[in-house]
Amino acid sequence: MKVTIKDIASMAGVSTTTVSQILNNKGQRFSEETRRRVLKAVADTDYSPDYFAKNMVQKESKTVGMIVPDVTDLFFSKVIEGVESYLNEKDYMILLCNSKHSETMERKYIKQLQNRSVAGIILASPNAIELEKYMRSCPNMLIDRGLNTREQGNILVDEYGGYYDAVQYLIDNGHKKIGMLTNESGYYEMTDRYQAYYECLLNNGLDYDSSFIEDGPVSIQGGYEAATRLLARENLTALCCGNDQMAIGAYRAAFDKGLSIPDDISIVGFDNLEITAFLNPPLTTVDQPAFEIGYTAAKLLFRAINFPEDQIPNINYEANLIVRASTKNIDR
Amino acid sequence: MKVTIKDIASMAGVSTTTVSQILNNKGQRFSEETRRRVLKAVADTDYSPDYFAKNMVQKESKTVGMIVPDVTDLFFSKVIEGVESYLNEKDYMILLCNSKHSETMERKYIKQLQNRSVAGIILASPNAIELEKYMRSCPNMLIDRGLNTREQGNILVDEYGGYYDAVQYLIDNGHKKIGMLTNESGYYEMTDRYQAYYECLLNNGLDYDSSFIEDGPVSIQGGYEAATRLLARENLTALCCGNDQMAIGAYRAAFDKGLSIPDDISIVGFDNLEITAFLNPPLTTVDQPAFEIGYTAAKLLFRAINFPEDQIPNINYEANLIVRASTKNIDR
DNA sequence: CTGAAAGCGCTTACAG
DNA sequence: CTGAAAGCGCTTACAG
Repeated sequence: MKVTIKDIASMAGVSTTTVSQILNNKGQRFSEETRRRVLKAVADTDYSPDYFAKNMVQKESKTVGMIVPDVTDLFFSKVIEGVESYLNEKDYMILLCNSKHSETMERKYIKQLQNRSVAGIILASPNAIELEKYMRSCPNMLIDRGLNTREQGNILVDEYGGYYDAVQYLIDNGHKKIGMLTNESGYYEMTDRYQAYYECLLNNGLDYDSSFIEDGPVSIQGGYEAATRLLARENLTALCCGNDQMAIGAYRAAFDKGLSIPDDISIVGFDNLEITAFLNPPLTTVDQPAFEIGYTAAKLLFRAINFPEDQIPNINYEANLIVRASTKNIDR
Repeated sequence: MKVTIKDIASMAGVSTTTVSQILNNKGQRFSEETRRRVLKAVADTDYSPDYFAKNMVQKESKTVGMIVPDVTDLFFSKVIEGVESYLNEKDYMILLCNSKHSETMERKYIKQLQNRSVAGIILASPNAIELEKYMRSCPNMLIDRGLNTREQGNILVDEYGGYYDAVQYLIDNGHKKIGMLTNESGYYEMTDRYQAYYECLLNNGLDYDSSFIEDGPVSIQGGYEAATRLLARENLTALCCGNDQMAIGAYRAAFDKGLSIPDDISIVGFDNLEITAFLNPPLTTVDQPAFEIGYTAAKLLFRAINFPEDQIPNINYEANLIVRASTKNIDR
């Protein structure tokens, strides 16, 4: 049988009120003697207050929900690590939901999480959800998407700027036939990156050719397939990948076709996953501070929960081009 | 103000008992009319029973805790995906804990999870925790470790067999100077793999040389550093890595040293992460069904929770050698 | 077919 | 310095 506050009270010969007050460091000062007796009973029985009972009266679940499109995505797992890292310190726990990119599942999860009275929700979503409608009054934080920009509490990464720099870098290095791997279903990060690609070409007086674009799922396999199709069709000197995972797939596609990187083709990614520095050749990519993003989202959410009247700041991160060995100057 | 069962009751002009029974499909049959009125009130207010109140009386949290050494580890994130995938169907949610390989944190999490009355715990741990002591009566499942074998409910992967096959494969292909990257702190999976390496060498009449072994953290960076040290010291024809991540680091170490894979050195990993098929060259490794493991752990835990009297079976998975292009025959 | 009442394990005014 | 009692929002015998 689970030990309850009543057991402790009777063991210590006091009322439950006293036990509760002592355990929560509340109320008036108790005699050293009773405090000692209560603490001893607690220690002897390894008692801790029932979570549900406590919450029913206090309504402080110390739990946040986190919804990601894909737990196995290296970018998101890093974000999760950041969130967990901050929240753990605060004795919060996180209820993890894997939406598999599905908006239907996201809605289901949001509802389920709210049912469970989570203190807040962190949502990383590729979809343009009408949050106002689903989140009700639950404090929430949106990660890594400019889709549903709000008054405050936006965490934004300058993906446009970072990706633009990458494309400009290729152009500066003599590339003119530059392809891109992106995602048809409007995977949220891709929009800015695509824009950057498009505008950078135009600003440099290069033609934009839609046949230089290929769509695919945002994954290694997706990148592999998209790149395979694209490389079979076009003769490119450089390929911009929607993210690092797609770039990893593109590496394989290039090798399969007998192309050497960067001698025959330059490749750039986006995210700067740890692994990219170890690839052969190391990948030129754009750094996005995944851990930081998660950590900050958690921090701001915590603030929104505990200081509801506070204004939550907007956070902007830069995305910096990291030049490695997968790109080369072909000007000669 | 949150809407409660009382509100629904008065809106529908019935008692809370009636509302509760109807919502839970319990009790005697109610008149179509009252059922309709109740359901309408529920729909109108978007009411759902308070999670904490409900749990306090029913004690069915529908929540399991999951503790992993590292969320960003590709193997574990795949396991998490499997767990989530099964449990989601059952309307369970998972409280995710990232222990960072620390036993202290694991203990803290186990305690915290139990405080929250989770229905069960799935623990993937590199440490030999005295579970009996910490898990109390909470149903639990241990993942991917033969460390704390119990009467039942063990999920075991034949790592020894799979790794043995890998080493044998190298030997069959003429390799005699075979190194290994492992983990000093006794990372749990490593023990079996190390044993397999050791015994396979001996069984084939090869000398075991402790200077062919190098330790390091089980990560890309760790593999890189360990391999760098090892390759600087020894002249090997093949290198067995504790897992795929270390192998990825070892690739880089080999390239840095100007070695070509597999011409100058053969490399094998363990796990068969999706990415390994895309590496350059594709990695020869041993397949471990990460998603399956998670899915099965969740399934068995669910069973242990809901049918406590059931005997939970032991599950054994094979680990199969996947030969790709990072290894080569040097017999000629 | 439906309701009044007890109880789950806490915390929190309030009183002394 | 300490306790009796109400209340959080449900569910569940029990009674009718």
